[in-house]
Amino acid sequence: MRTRFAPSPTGEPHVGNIRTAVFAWLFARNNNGSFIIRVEDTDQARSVEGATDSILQSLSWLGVDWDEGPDKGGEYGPYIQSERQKQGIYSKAVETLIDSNQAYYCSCSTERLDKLRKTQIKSSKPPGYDGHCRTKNINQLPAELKSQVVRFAMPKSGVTEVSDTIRGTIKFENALIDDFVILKSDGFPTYHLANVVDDHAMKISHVIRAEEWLPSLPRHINLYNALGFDPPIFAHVPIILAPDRTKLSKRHGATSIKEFRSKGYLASAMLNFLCLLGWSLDDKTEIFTVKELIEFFSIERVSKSSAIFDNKKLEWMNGHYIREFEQSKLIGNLKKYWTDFPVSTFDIEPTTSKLEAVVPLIKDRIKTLEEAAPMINFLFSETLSYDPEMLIQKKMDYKSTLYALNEVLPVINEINPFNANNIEDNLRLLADKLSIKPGQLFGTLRIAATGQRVSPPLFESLEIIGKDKTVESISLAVQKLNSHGDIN
RNA sequence: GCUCCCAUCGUCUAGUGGCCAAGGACACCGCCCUUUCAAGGCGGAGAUCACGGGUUCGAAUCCCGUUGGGAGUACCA
Repeated sequence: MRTRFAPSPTGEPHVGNIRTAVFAWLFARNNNGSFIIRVEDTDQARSVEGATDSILQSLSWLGVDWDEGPDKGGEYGPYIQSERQKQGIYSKAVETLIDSNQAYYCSCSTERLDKLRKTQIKSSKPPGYDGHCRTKNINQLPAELKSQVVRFAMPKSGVTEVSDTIRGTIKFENALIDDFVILKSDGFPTYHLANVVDDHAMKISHVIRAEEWLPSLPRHINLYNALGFDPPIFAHVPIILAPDRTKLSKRHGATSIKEFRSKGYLASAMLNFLCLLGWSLDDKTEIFTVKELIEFFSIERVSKSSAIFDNKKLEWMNGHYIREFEQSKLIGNLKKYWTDFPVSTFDIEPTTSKLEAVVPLIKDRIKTLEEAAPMINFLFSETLSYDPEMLIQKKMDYKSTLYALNEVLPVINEINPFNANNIEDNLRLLADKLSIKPGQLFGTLRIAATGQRVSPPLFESLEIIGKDKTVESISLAVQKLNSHGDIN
């Protein structure tokens, strides 16, 4: 059992493509088969430098591994079509087809083709090549017009019947399919030819690809037949839609794996979420480890209909994974994330010991790795910047706030040991003494110590900040408030 | 236009003729917990299973049609 992922290196891999790759990979792993990566770069103009690396990186990041591919070779290499083209793999197939009258040279100009298409559309006929060169003897053509492109001679009648693992039997009327190009004038094969030749050469047993290929399936089947190959088993998985119900694309915001990674999504959550888009095990399970995905995945349980990419659910799932993470693993992930995507506001290196103290306070509060830094900025930034006005809580004023702050200072100084419990006890006592609500006092202190309205739990945070630094920032708050008061 | 695919709460889905006056999850709303924000707990609202015909004792599940959506229609993949 051998499956493949055949991306074309045209840019950052898109979640839809990756999801298809993941399905093919899971299917192979579930069946103890091989997963192969083949780069389809037969469109010279659209090939982008470095795109193959991005695709491979995104896959590895997710935990997808492959047995044969452009970077590691294999028995059926090379795994890049432009290299296979140089070896004459495709032209050999073309020759076979021409020799058996199942393909022919076509010298029609783009102008003629355009004109043809226009008149067909105008007379509401399906656009397609009219077979103009099909019956021409190539030797009668002027030399300079020879060998422009090669077209496949589709059977003119009959029905091509194929069975798709997900969709069942599908029938196509041959007469409705035109003689498509298999070899371009630059000598490169088109996708149609290349994928058939290579899937056969690489002994791919199951072709798992996106639904958008379904309409060209009869072309491929006829190509297999013409070449005398046994076609593989096909499974066309549904495509992923954006919230506007059209094919997910760049204009819908983040769509590449790399973008999600930069936004602080976890590989495990991403993989889990992607699998649930179009596949399910039962009526309740939705959190899966990689091992479980491999164990439980089956192509028959892939749904037929396309799914909308729900960012909210991804967020929830990512948060779930963060909450379930082992402490050390979360810290490791955060550090790696900050190395890959540095935090500009950090000017103190987050040490493991500091992180071990603070991570338990934030793990229930973040949905992505990206959200961690702003939340604990007060620990790793030299200066807190906030509007002094924020120190003044509801039903408090400048004077009472200043008074409270000044009263806090000696209390804090007295707390020994300086731990969360002691801090809480003493501060509650103080609030009582000052006849203000605990929440009012805590709110002011929260701003003074963290510079944020929303922060991890106050007392635990103060403990981590330490007595000295706490006193320092409260004094600073007093100063800020004083100068602020002067202005008013 | 033509060809093909698809159709269950807003979203992802369970469901393969009786266990479904349709179950779970996200999102949403309320309550509890509470130093902020989360997390968590409890509860709620939300789907005449796109519509119309059949078949059947019985249909979300099978058949036909309609409508809607999507994809394809290139010397792109």
